[in-house]
Amino acid sequence: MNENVFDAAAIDARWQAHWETQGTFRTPGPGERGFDPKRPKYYVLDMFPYPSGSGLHVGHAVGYVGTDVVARKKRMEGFSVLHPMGWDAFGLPAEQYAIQTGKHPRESNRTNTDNFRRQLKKIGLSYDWSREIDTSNPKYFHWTQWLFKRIFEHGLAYRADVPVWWCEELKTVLANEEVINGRSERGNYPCVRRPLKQWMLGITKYAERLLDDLEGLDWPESIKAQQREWIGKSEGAEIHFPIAGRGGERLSVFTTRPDTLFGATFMVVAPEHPLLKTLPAGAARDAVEAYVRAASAKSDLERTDLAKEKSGVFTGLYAANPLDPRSRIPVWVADYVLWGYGTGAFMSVPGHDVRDHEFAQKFDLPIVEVVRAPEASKEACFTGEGTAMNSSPIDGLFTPQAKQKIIELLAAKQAGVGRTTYRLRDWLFSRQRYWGEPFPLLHLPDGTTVAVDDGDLPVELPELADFKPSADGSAPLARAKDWIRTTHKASNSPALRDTDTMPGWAGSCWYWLRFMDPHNDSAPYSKAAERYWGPVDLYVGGAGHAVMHLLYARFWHKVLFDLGLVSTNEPFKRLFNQGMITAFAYEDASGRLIASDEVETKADGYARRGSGEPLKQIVTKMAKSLKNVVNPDDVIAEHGADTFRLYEMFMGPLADSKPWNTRDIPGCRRFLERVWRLFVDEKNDVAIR
RNA sequence: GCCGGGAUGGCGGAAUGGCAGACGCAAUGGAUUCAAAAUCCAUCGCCCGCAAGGGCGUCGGGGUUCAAGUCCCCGUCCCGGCACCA
Repeated sequence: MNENVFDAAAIDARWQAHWETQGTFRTPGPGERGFDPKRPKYYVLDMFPYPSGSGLHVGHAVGYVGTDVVARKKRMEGFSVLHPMGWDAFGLPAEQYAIQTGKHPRESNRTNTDNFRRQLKKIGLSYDWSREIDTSNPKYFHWTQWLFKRIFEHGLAYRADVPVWWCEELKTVLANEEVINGRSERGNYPCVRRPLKQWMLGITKYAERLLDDLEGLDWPESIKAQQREWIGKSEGAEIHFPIAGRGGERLSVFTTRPDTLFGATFMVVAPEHPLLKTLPAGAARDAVEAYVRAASAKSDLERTDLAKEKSGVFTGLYAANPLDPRSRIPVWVADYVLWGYGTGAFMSVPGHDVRDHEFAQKFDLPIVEVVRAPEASKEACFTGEGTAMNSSPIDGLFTPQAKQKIIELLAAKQAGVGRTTYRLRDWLFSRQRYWGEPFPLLHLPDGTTVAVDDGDLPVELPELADFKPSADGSAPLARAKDWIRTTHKASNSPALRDTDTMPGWAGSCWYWLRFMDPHNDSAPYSKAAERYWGPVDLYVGGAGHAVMHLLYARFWHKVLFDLGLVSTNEPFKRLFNQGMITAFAYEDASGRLIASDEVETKADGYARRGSGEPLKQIVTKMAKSLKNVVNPDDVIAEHGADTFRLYEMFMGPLADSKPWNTRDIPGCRRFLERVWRLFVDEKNDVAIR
């Protein structure tokens, strides 16, 4: 037995034990022994994981290894490096897993976090484990509730009876961001709109700042673009059209092109528009009612199918251009108008809007040209900027000036005003589920709602025999009768606790702050720690969080900034998205996917084991069903942590998606062995040359 | 349709405007071995050539520059996001 050979397992064991006993990666912060305020700081953070039951896979690890390389380099350069890890343990994924396994979420969470921690330590990542946090631990959510209280007291949390997304399968309401094409982001279950009284957070008040402050961030352009898109700012005007024969009643629309007012040859309202409930009896009303019924039966997906032919019916009503009172503009209803954006109604300008043009052609409505294109344009419908025409008060003006002038003319007649709209909606913040932070709120007999005293935080979850969601959609916490009934000390009044819980996102809205001072019992974190460590210098995670987590986190951070609780107005200076680790998969001639254990490699390609049927190699997400999921434990057991880490970094640019190729790993191992032999003579018993 | 990002050997990929193809995989030749595996060494963009050497090469077409994979313009294709948002 030659002791000088490269023995990965021995190297891992020796160094990992050394780091543990020496506390090598412990990083003192302000107020702690060994803290040196003169050293520059560097905060490098991973998006902390949901500790799922299936454990850590190589795709998590690629980002963690990347940040670890940066953390180690910065330490060597003399920085005081904050590099922590923890668990985003509340929320639907953790709860769904607990339900599947029949275990209490707290238990399965403990099992899962133990497993994740063990796996991360095996990789030899240089985290300061003394800072580990768990969002489902009362010591942590104490401060999530405390921060929510500040937001509540600041007037940004309110309860409203609004149409919200309800997911029958998950038995809870979901935020707009969590519903994609009418299906839940988690689990892909169908969702329906339902009016329900829910807690909302006033994120729309921050829309402008969330948009503007993207400018100064060192973030991938694609993420900034997605946030801009989601906020969806459009500038234009709200215009009020008097409705013929209705006294002073007016139909309000939003438009980004007030300059095309004189080209509006018809108006369209959404099927949900209240105007439709006031139609006089007659053929038009019958037709409208039939149309509205048909529209409400359609799913959101059917309604927004772009390829679909436009449909609509005339309401029998006429409106007038407020700047041309003699005009008669027919009002239609059509399901291409979205209720919930702008005013749910708009003026149609078929000369300069392709959708309106299509509608006008189908229903033979007049098309008037009111913008002259700067150059001869062959387009049937010119949508760009040009010179106003056929619009007497603004003829000859170029689009921006024409918009300005129209808004002035409308304002003078109190018939319109410049307005900015956003697609961003307020954030639906309550869930009818068990595994989340209870709201620290009390409902008093007089109908008011007050916050639990700071001294009574945290409000812990009641122990329930059955934590599963209720079949009728009521919150599981409503079943904890003893827990609900309590007393509001300040008013010495009986009170009922709120029975909703916060969404899974709540814990991740401030966790980077808790890492700065994770054991503080008197505050979420000390001001000194926040001033020294903030903001996060480098934040690394998947692009899947482009909108939700990153938008919510920025929102909370800005609120905390306004409340004087943080010293920076953005939490993450630099953001980096690691690419997805994919895997090879195999498909037969019919395109059917074949699990990798049924595939054998031939000289000229791949074939199905047994039948010899030729197969094509393709790249897919790792999937249990395809048997191509790679567990870091296996790679480390065979080659050691260094080979594993080297391969993760070696596969290609961290930002790219790339397939895991087990065949390439020995190459990294050999490379390390060659490096080893530069210093260690394996043949002779000489340790260092 | 709009927005964002790409395209370099057989493959994954490397290259502050300064020797294109680092490093790894695969392949080929050799060493070692009774033999094989493993390991080690060498070769490895394409074309002509026994060789020395020469020519051509970073999606296609133009341009800037002493010098372009890299910068600018036009185009093709691929990936990601959004999408009837008035």
